[in-house]
Amino acid sequence: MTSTLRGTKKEQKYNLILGVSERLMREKGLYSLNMDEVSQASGLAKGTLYLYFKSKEEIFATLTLKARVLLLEEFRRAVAQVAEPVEQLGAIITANYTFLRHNVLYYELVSYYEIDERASESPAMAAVIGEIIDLVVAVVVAGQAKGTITRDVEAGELALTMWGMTVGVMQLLRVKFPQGTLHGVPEAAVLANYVRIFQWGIK
Amino acid sequence: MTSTLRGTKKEQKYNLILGVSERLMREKGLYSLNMDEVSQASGLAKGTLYLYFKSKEEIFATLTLKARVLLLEEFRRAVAQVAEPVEQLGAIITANYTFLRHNVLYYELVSYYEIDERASESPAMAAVIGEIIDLVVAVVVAGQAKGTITRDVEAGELALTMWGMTVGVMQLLRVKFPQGTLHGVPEAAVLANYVRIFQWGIK
Amino acid sequence: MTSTLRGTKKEQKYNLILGVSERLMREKGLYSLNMDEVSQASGLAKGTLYLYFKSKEEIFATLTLKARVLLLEEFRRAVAQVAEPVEQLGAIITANYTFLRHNVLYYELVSYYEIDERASESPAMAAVIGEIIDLVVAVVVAGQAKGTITRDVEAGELALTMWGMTVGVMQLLRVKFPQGTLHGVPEAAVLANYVRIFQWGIK
Amino acid sequence: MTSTLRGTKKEQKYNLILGVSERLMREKGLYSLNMDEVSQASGLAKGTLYLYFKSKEEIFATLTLKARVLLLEEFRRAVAQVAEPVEQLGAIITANYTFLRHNVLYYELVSYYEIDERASESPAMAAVIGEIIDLVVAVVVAGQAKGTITRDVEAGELALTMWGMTVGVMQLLRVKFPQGTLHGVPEAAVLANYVRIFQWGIK
DNA sequence: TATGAATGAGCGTTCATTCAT
DNA sequence: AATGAATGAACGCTCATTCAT
Repeated sequence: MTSTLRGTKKEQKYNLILGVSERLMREKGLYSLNMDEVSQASGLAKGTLYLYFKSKEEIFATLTLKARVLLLEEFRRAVAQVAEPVEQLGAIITANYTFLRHNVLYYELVSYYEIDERASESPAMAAVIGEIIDLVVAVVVAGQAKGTITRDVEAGELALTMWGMTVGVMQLLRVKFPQGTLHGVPEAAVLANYVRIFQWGIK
Repeated sequence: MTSTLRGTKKEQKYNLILGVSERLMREKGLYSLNMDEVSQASGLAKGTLYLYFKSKEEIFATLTLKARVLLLEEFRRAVAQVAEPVEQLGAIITANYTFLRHNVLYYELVSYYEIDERASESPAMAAVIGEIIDLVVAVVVAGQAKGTITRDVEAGELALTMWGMTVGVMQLLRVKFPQGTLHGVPEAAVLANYVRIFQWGIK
Repeated sequence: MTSTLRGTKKEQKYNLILGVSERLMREKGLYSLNMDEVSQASGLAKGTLYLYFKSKEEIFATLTLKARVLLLEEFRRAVAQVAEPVEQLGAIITANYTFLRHNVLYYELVSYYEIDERASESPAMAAVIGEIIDLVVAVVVAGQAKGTITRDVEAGELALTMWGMTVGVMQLLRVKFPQGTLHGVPEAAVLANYVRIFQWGIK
Repeated sequence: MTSTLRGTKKEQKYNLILGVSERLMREKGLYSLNMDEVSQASGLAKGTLYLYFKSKEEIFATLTLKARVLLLEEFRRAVAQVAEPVEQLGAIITANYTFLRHNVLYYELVSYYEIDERASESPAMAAVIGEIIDLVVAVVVAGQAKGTITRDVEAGELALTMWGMTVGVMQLLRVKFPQGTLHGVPEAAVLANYVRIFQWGIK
């Protein structure tokens, strides 16, 4: 949403399209979003959609950017809530999980761009991931300074590795624990295990 | 492949379809496989394909099963090569990485079913994952018996968690490190970090 | 039309599509042909059209090839009807005109590929023009041998030049003489002038 | 451009639209001109374009008129440069060719209206062709008076025929000689042949 | 005079699956 | 068992023109 849109009718329509797209994705799945339905559900002509988004892909990207920003905010909040770096990283993971469970669609969108090598990210989208990595790096550096996180691992590499591990675990929970358990294992146990292993592993 | 197929002409055709599909996927990407090309490249009529696979999805599933079986075998081999349970788990992760880099398509197929909750797995496919989990569980149990792996974590839960983490890291390497580095970080560093964190984390 | 089609049901449908396309082009103009109408008018599903022609362009090309072949045949017939080379060239021009007036659509198609540098010709299409040029070259060579056509001009170049001149005059007649006259000048006069100038010019 | 526009701001915008359209056509081809781009490139609102031109077609027509006027001027200049009527006609053909090679777009526009019977010409556009014809007629009449051009052909008919022939040859050169040669025949040869045949033919 | 948001019919093409033979 | 012709809904996107402001 560019600044020229703010507070205008244009902004309302821009948000309408985004909102309708989100709802349709939630109802019928990420991949079955189609412009005809967005047009119909929003009451806007098909051509009008293209005045606000230059392609269907751009709707995806915009929503994903929004999701990533929300996720970053959650991470910032999580970091602010505890003092100890190792705990902060744990809080980030927990925040990630909470986000996943409260915003399934948003997390699917985040995942989508982590998974599909064909989907190219915009600079803005990459920037948010950059900020997330920076946030984690700062926490890790602080922990290393305090001596509670091992200095054997370079902070940037650790942040990247953590991102991969975390996305993987979240995905497992999302896809394989649709009702919250798998083979009798509750998802909370998997999450707790992951946090524990990670926190011990970086000491 | 059912037992009635073994050694017959039917089996040959079944394998032909699979082989051709694999080749086409490799050449043009997972998602652009289409039945027309399979028909043409195999020399079989389009209708014939449906005598052997009831849908395109079933070809995907069959190939994925094959990929999972190969992955399981690699894991078995990895476990056999070292004695210490903690090292065995590290070997499994490394084997996973090697498999990814040597069998891009197979790993994409494995990932595909880890990602898309719509793609329902057959019992056979689930069984292989079960065997993988069982293998890891056995290693973990052995480690816990020897005291080299913490008893704080239940073995089954740990195996599942490890699966999630590992798939996540592999995905990161596959999607974001197309040329082997990201922001100057070599993928080997990420892999090594992951192994290190994991091994320390489960002590 | 490939030989595998001959006499089969496939051939009938192939010709049906061609026939319907021709009719629609005649009724609504060359440029407004669209696949929806072809589908509807032929009673075939849209997908079926693409079993016979891989694109709309291919329908154009096929019809144009047919038109060119017919034109070539007319030229052959024209050449056969008179003995003297200079007269034969005149007969070709006249045949061209008759063809234009009897097969407006076909001539439009021929023109289409003479005009639009974007429309790429198939080898088959180019071959027919090659044969037309060859035919004219043979006549010119014969005339030069007999001394009734000047030897100042190379036969191949003359054939090409004649093609350009003739197409231009036909176009003028087609586009600017819709009712057969322009500013009181009857098209027959223009045609006769052209023939006269051309025949005198090559002496 | 009506007289009420002259020297006003209106005139400036009118010319701006024309200039931008021309540039875009040159850059992206005649047929891909679209009003969105004209609006954007000119800095004028889309609706504004329609205050100056009642349709896209009118922009085409106006530019074509301009092209025809330029062509007429070239013809006048060509006629002025030599004295002998037969040479003057040759000079017109050569000027036509030079114009084609120096003003590809303008010549494409001229051709466009010679080709498409749907594109209806305005009186003004027809008038310029009329002047061109008149110019040629005057030359022919002069030649007939001097006895260097045959009196067998009526001057008006000859002018019209010449127009058709010339446009045809130019088209051939434009479309089929993109690099200046075809099958080893240089375009200069075709042009020279044409001039020669025409000049001999009218004697 | 000028704006620019909105329209919506229109288009060529794809492809998994079916079913009569 | 094998064929392969046929289906037809689905899709993302374009663009000249209009009209309320």
